[in-house]
Amino acid sequence: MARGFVTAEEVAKKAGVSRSAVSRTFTPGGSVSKAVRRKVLKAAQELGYRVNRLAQGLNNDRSNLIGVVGANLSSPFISKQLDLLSIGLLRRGLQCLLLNAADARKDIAPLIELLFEFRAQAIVVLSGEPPASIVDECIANGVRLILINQRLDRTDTNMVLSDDSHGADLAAMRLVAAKCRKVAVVSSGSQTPAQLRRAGAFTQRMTVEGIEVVPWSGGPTSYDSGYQAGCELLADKSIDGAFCVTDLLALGFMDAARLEMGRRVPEDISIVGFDDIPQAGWKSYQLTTVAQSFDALTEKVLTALDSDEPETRLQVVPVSMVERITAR
Amino acid sequence: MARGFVTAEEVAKKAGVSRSAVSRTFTPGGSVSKAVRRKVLKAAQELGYRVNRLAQGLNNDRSNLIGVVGANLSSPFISKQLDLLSIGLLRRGLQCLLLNAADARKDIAPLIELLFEFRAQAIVVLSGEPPASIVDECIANGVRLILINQRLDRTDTNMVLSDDSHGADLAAMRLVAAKCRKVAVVSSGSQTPAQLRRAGAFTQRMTVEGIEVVPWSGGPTSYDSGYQAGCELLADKSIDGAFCVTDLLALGFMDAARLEMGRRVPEDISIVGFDDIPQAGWKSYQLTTVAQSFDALTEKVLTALDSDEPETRLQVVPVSMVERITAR
DNA sequence: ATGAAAGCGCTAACAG
DNA sequence: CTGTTAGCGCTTTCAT
Repeated sequence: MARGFVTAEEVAKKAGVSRSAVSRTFTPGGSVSKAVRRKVLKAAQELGYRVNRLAQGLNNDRSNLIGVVGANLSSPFISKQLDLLSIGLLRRGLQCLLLNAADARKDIAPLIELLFEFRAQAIVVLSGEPPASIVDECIANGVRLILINQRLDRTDTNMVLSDDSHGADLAAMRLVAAKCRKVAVVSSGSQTPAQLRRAGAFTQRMTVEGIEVVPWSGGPTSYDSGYQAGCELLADKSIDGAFCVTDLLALGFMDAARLEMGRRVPEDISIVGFDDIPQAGWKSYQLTTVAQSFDALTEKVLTALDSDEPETRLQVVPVSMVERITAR
Repeated sequence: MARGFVTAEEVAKKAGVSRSAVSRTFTPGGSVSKAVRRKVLKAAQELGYRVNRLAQGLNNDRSNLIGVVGANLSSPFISKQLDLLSIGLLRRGLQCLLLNAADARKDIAPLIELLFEFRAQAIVVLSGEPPASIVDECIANGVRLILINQRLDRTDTNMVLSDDSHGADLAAMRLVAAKCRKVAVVSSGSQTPAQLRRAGAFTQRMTVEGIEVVPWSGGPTSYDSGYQAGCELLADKSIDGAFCVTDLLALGFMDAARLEMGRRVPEDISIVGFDDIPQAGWKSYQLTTVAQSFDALTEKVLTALDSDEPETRLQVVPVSMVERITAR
């Protein structure tokens, strides 16, 4: 072998036992005598033996690999999610095979197919919507698929998502309480389902309340897009409230309002965001926002990994309003 | 088999060819006739066959897996790095096995050992310092080890790091140019080597320039630590400059200065950071900072993956001063 | 408790 | 070009 890893065979020889004795020593619950175990452990130690998980997995058809696909890994929201998820997986003895889709919309299907080839036991999709054919293939191959903040219209997939519409409702009510008359709702140009749900529910509620809403969307989901939205929207002096479907957008919007368009926040305009990313709490912003619970989201994903209850398919995680200072 | 993946054997039977014909069809450069190839492809398609990379790797002793270990994955700096790295790996046909060390200092060794078990071809360490014994084991097993922003005193490992001392020097010179008399240098309590180098080089330079420096360190590398540093340090009215070894610290420090301690930036105090994370460019901050080149860093890591040149072992990536508005 | 032997899914060397 | 054969490193019956 080119690469120099020691095999169980070599350990067996050195320890003067059979190859299966070695295997048993490293298998939890394998029946080996103290004496043999000790010899094996000693030899393994000296040789620097490491079990080959690939071979192990090949044998009992479980790779221990959990595929994670996502895009935009450096955004505060996704990276936080990934952080918690990868820690949680490791804690459960699972490994995280991370595939980064440069473009969420297009690249996701081939990545999932790649994960099949690695025999991932389960696949977690952080962002992007897998096509139906792929979902079918997951089912067919017994690979559990877990979608985050993505609602597909089928009952055979695991989905865990924040309660977007309720969150949007909270945001709406908050702006009503702030006595806004005309509010902007800003989302990015990449209309993800979650963003659509938020904007939709918000608009609907505001309409019921008889408050005029002016929609804006454009660019990627970023600070800059929010900034641009602010610059464009606030040319209209009568807008006195804004719901940004993402904190990142809200932060950009807020800076545009204060620093570019001469508005005071919240005196002249009330701003509410969604997500509660760390930056929303920074002293320069103190954004009032609808918080997703990262911990709860992650927890649900982790449990969805093994639980087989059908009623567990769709998990809606509650959101909550974080009152800071950007809404009157 | 419990899990329902189709094997090459089944495809072969269905296509009426030998099992190796199937293998060859899926091996780039395998010699198969058009006719056979077509039959195989058709059968594979209908059956939903996927090559088993685990078995493939077992055979030719290459897993295609690149281990990536890091901590603090949700910090802007690390997440950006991971984002670029994972994209780059994928583009090169490599997979990214991500292991998140909840605690950078303690957990890193076991994670690398785990990576051995998965026969990772190479290991990239985003944060944390692997113990010498582990490094030795990498060498022994022919696993390439690549350390980011970590300088070990050995010539048999790949290290790619930003030019911290030059960067610190730039920061120092900038504060000299701002005519500062007494400057703070703030770092986190987790004294990483990179932070140590920056603070050290800065202090040394300032000492040469005859400018008083007051060091501060504490807490994790976070916005909050920076904020706390600001609150504590700026009780001293005579401090008129600060070098924060990390942008995150700088942003917190800046907020403390302006919003808590009544200082104007840069009129009363000049602030310089290090890293150039996205938030440093946000309109509310516009932090003057020493930029690491994420792209260059990633590029070097990627090339270190295959290149075998010994002179490529230690790669120092240049940094540059990004002039914004927080230094006079 | 232990060893021998079969097999996981795949590739590669070897004949034909 | 194609099939047969022999492994890759491991786990797991099956005897002993």
